[in-house]
Amino acid sequence: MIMSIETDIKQKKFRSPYQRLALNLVYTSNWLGYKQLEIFKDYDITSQQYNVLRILRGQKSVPIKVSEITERMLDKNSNTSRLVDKLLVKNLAERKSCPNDRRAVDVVITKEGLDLLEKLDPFVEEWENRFSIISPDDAERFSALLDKLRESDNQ
Amino acid sequence: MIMSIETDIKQKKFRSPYQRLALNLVYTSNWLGYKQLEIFKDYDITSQQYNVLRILRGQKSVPIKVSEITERMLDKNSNTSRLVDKLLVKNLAERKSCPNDRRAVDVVITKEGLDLLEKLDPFVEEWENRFSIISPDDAERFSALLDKLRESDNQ
DNA sequence: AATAAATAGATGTTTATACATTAAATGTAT
DNA sequence: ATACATTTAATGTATAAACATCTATTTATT
Repeated sequence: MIMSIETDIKQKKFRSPYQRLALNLVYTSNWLGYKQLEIFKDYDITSQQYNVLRILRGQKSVPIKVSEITERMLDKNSNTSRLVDKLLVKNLAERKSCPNDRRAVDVVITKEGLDLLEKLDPFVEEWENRFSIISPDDAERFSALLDKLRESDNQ
Repeated sequence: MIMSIETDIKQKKFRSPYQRLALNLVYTSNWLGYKQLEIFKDYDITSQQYNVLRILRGQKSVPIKVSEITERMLDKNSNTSRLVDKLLVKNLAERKSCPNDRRAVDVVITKEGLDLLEKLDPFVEEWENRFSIISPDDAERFSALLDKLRESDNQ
């Protein structure tokens, strides 16, 4: 059964291919988000918390400041301070005072954090592999288009 | 200045073009969402409330049930009942009792609701026109890819 | 050095979201 | 017709998001 955005939001006509794409992008992104949530909720974390954990793991135990985490987040408006709080309570991350700048706070992932990510890896990979219905070239092209879309901001 | 997802989330390498695309899609969608929010907050509505209003306008004064609104929403998990509540308080929509099914509630957009949408139209169009940096054909292809992405659910 | 400005992060507060439950009306089965 | 299940919408509740404000520290200015 072929399900297009038309049937999904029960809209027969779109003003232009651009409107169709815009709505499809928002709709699909919401859909992807809920798919991700389904994965995470069994492990009692949110997508945002997961994003922080991934950034921390990428550091390979090199401490990273809260502000730097924010810079790497997919959602730039998220309150990283509170997200780290949540991870702290669950023993998934640790705060360390920053010697050279006492305003800053260094964050590191814990063993438990790494273990959780490892458990989640196969599911997230599966989530990501949805995209492999596209050819690698199309994926690159697609990605470049998204980059271009955001460019309209810095002219 | 060229800004790619790499610089935006300060990640140099991606596991595959698919991971790059997946993160880019989430990131860009968040970004688009905030751009939309900027438009709406001056008029004291949310993106979700706007979505409901658009659906109501599409009905051209033909009443529509709350459950049907939900089916047409871009975010399927939204609590339409509460969204309609908000619109009601602001006099942007009206509730009407449904004669043939007394469980259901019919909703219609008001004059004020239509006026608000008209004021927002140029801004939303501008938001949508970001996508016209792509060719119409690419937009169609892109949209078809998104449809295909969600297909993996119903096999 | 003293004052002002900027930065980092935490916190307060209001609103929205996620998820479950409830209540009423309708549909279905025996 | 009665009992049970389903649908429709509203509500309860805990958590998270959006946005502003505050405090401590560092940097810049005069």
